[in-house]
Amino acid sequence: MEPEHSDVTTDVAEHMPGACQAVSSILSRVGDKWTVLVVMMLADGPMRFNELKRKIGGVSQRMLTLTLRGLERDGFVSRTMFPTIPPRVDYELTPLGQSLRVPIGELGNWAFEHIGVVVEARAAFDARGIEE
Amino acid sequence: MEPEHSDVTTDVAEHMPGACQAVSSILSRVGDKWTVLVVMMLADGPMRFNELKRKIGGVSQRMLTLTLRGLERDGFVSRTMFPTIPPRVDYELTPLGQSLRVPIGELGNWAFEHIGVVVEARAAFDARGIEE
DNA sequence: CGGTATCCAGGAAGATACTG
DNA sequence: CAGTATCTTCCTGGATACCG
Repeated sequence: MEPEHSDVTTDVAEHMPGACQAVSSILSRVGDKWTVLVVMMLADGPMRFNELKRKIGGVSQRMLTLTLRGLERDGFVSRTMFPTIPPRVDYELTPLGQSLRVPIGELGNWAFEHIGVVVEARAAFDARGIEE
Repeated sequence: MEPEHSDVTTDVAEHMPGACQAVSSILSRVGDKWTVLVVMMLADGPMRFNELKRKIGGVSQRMLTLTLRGLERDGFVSRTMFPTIPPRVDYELTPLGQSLRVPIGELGNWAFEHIGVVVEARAAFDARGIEE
């Protein structure tokens, strides 16, 4: 921990005009339904489309395509086509995608560690709502 | 790489049956449009509804209410009513909310540091799409 | 196999108006 | 001031069917 970036707090809270939107656009990509799952799946190496689809489970072809396109557009994932028959397409994390794994991994771990408390809080909140 | 994976990677990637959904629900809360902004705003201490609304800017009354309700439900934010006239309501981060600031701060910083590369990647991707 | 195209349902989100 | 209620629009995401 360098004293370089003082605290987590203020670095982002500062209202830079345009940057805020860009940061927000990255955040909402992470928050979407399948992105994190896909990134985690690709952590161990390249994977083919249907392989990815099977491993994730519950994702539609359309959504997986859209998710991968989004990740590719942002430079997190690279797409390699092999013009064989049948065709084969590999998806792989770029170095940028790899580096993204760190913060979302931390967030994932935080979520995992605090699920219990959150679920309890939700139940308590909902219970309060009923008897009023 | 130890065989003992203390690494960020696999901890979450493991498919625990129910936990995955709960983690995902937390992730999508973080990814929504206003949550992170609100949490960052409340970092420095309690704030009133309209104060929050002004500082954020561009958020509708309705969306701010919904966001705060969501955060309150999950136990990230506490809501304190003062039955004065005019009424006054303070929102404040709970200890749980405070602890959430760490991982989302890291994610925010990551995003902030990599905006440039991502924006470039998007432009390159979009440019590729035009001339084909 | 690895997509794209199309259609449709449901939720997210903004604008506006009203209330304690 | 701090909301709720309502209406409308937009976007997300699933199902299905078809193409190279």
